[in-house]
Amino acid sequence: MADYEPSQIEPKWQKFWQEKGLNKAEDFANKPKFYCLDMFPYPSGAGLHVGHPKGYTATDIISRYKMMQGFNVLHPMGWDAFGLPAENYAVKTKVHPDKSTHQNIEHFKEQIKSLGFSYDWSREIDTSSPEYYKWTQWFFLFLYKNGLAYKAKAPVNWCPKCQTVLANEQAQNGQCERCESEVEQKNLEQWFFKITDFCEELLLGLDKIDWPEPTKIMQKNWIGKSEGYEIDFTIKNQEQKIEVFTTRIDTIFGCAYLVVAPEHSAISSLKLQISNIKEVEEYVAKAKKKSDRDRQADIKDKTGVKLEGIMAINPANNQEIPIFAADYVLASYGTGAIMAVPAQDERDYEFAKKFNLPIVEAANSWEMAEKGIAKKKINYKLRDWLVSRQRYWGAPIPIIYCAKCGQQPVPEKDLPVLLPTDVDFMPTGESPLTKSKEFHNVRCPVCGAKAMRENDTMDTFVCSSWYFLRYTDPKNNQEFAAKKLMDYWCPVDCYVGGAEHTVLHLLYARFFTKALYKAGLISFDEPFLKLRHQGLILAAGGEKMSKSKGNVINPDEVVKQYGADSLRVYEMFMGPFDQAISWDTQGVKGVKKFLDRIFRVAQNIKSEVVQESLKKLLHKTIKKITDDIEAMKFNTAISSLMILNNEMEKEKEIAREIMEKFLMILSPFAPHLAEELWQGLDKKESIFLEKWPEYDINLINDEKINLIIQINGKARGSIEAVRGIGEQEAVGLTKKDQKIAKWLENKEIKKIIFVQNKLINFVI
RNA sequence: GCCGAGGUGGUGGAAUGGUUUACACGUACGACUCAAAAUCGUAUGGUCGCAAGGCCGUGAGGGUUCGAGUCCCUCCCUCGGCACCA
Repeated sequence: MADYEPSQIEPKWQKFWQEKGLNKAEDFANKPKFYCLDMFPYPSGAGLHVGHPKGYTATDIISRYKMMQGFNVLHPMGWDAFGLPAENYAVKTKVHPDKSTHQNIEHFKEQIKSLGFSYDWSREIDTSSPEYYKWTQWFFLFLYKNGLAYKAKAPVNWCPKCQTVLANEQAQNGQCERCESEVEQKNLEQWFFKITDFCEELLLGLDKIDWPEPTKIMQKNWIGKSEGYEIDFTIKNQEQKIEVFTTRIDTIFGCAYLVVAPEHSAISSLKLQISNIKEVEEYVAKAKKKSDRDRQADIKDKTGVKLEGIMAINPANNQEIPIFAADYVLASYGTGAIMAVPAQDERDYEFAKKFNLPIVEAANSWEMAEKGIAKKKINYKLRDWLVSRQRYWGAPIPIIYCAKCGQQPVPEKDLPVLLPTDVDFMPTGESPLTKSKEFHNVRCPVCGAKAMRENDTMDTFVCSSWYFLRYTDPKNNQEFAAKKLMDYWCPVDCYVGGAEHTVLHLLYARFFTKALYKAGLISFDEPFLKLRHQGLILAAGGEKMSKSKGNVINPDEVVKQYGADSLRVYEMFMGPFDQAISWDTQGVKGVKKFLDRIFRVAQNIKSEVVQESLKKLLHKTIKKITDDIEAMKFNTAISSLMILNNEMEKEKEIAREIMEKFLMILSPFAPHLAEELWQGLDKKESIFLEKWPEYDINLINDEKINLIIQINGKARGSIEAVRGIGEQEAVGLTKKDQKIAKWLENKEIKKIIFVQNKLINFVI
């Protein structure tokens, strides 16, 4: 038999599986369903990165394993195809994003297919196709009609380089998520989705899903629930009041002054009463000009200005206290005003020190709350999701503006609102759609007068907030997906993807699901029951792979040199799945060597001899692999396959029944090699149609055990004994052992600890 | 600053409170070869010792326990996230 040549065998079996329709998910099949999903990729021009196959291999192992266990598996793949890079590329090269995106998709698909993943390609989706974004637009209308999409003028994050607004989640640290430019604040009229309506549901749902705990905590923190009180402070000799929010109403006796945000309405409404209004307005103007980043730059150095001429009255003790405007108080949170308690709050303390304000120590008292001065209030940090983008390559927002009838949704029958092609992509701060003539050739759906379309497109995260639903019914042109099919396949049983989407995609998709559930369109309220993150694959030195550093590993090269199975097994063997680990090409070589050895061992099959010891090890390995796949501990699963193979190598002949089962448990990891060797055993059908082997519990417990002997808790040796040996017997055996006996000589045994089948410890 | 994860050989890592270092990489030596590659075999935590064997070893220091990488406390370091949210 020839040597193991991955390049010879891999395409052959990929074709075979494809032709047999092995990966097709069957709607309503009479089997339990299992929906196993990857976060679909953005088809970038750079092609597949070695990080992509890490997650994809994990879901492939699980999918193939579940298939063999008799599940009806849905394992789809598609493209998160809208987005800025394609548009930026178009600006640079004049290649239309539609063209470059589809070239990229073809390239990605070819690369993914070369790795032998069991995707059901008949369900492939592309978010940039009108058949798909028609329904993205439908979702916009759905939210709009349910009062969950609204247009409002608000301070928003503006990226000067991308020339578009960004959601809060995309402007963390005051930087654009895409290009890392410093974002600016602009007051603009934009479309928002009312995710804040679901704060409570989004928090509560976390308790019933199997997600990594840190991911849940991050979502929790991002939603940022805090329970407190709102209290009115009256202004001396004025009608007007200033309402503050506090979580520590008990400290109200220590309140030394009030602080309002520079944007607070009291500043203009009390304009006439503020004697230093000029100075105040100067401060406000300066603060407004500052970017968020500048405001945060020196947290310790608080700035502010006193509002002279007015005093507030502390309702707890009727004390008159001064009022300040300072930018350490945020207009966007709570009431935009706080009661400052320098004795208790670090920020108030710093401000008080700088402005020489009294630091009043006061006994804390919760009584105030009951006195009715304050009313209970819950605040959240979560802001509504800003979805407008002043860019071209996205789904147009389906809204029409009529001079007479105002803002009108596009009627559902007129969807999709197609992206026009007669545009200049050069970003100018306005949506490129503004410049299209054909796009604006529209009439008001209400009165029929000439009207204008909305020029902005939607954030691409809108497209990815519902894609997992579309896979259940990808060709439907009547609705985004049939309820029956969504309810059959969903929720997703196992979802794998990077941790970087914790407060973006993963939060948005949960929001969509909850909105649909509330409207009765689906029967589940969490989209992803079980979620796991793959750890990054770093470059050899432990730093991130990047084009500029020239340390990027191209998966095509690895497949070419070592084969897809080697790449797959290596990426699973590197270490714990969720951990970031450096790439090591030596490790790939080692895995290839392992597969070579399997290939050679498989040549020694003889059907008669069944070595009992090998059979026992096989059954232990079946148990280990089964448990490890369930727990996604792929690295230890592979090591146990190596151990078994090492043992098989020592035998001249391997029983056919042992080899067959070995190939079955190998098959999810190295599907091509397993299928090749399986077919070498004169099989007609694919190995993946076999039933996943079960282990014999009687074979996994050895009759002989190794009893560890300890003296004072220190291991001093071991003896072989029969399973279930009693303490008396074990002590007897131990004392006969020369090596141990010398430790016990002339010593008084104070105590014996005996752990059955494990150890015996003499305390002397 | 706050939240989270982690610190085990030369390297990636393994380890229900029970022989620390499975499995793999690397290295050394040996076999095969004219030679190299590939392959196979042996060794491989540190230290003392000719050896038998001893002692020390999971970031540091304490504690609980017959026994701690694992549990508890204090601290140090690395990585990820958030960051004036009252």
